[in-house]
Amino acid sequence: MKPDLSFYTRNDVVQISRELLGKALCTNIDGKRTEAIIVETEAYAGITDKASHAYDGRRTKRTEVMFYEGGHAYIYLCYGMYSLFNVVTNVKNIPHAVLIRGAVALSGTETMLQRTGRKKLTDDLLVGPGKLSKALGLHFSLTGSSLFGDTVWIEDKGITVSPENIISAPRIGIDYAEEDALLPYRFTARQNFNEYLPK
DNA sequence: CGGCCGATCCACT
DNA sequence: GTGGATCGGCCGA
Repeated sequence: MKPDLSFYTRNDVVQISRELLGKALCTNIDGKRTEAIIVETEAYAGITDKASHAYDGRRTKRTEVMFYEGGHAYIYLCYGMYSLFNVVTNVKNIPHAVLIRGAVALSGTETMLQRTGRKKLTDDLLVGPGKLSKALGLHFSLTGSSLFGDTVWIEDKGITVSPENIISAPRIGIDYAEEDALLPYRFTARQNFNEYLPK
């Protein structure tokens, strides 16, 4: 089942980042259904976070989506070729977001392989935000989509990741963020999810 | 306008 | 470990 709106509108983006581990990111794009279990996330804590696109209240056509109410998709183009997918959190006008950095394939594996041009499923197929979006069909033109629609959404499959199985570390690729580059806002689930995966 | 650069990835050394 | 690909968005003039 999908988490309800109150899951996304909470004030604690770090806590939401941790709770997204083990949840399923699902898409229905170009007539293809895919599902993946989220295993790595990063929190971006709004206007006081130097690593965030919304730092210091920067509000542009691109970042406007971050100011939407929690429960929307913020997807932007990075390095001219990669779409990076984020879950918008907090209430309207508080631009918090969680970058989804890694997942493992749960269903629609053939579609993911086709989209990425790979021949065989490997553990790293969905590890890395650019690869993940490509495999799931998440193009940046889908930015602003509601996670309560039928294109992209989060599902709780009853998979739990306990706190002792969550590793926290500094975020990746944000050296420009000065002191905020050191914040431990990256979360990785270290358990394996084989028992939930198709055989 | 023009120039710079990025919440990345992969091939190559 | 390193550098090139590739282009929309952002900022300064």
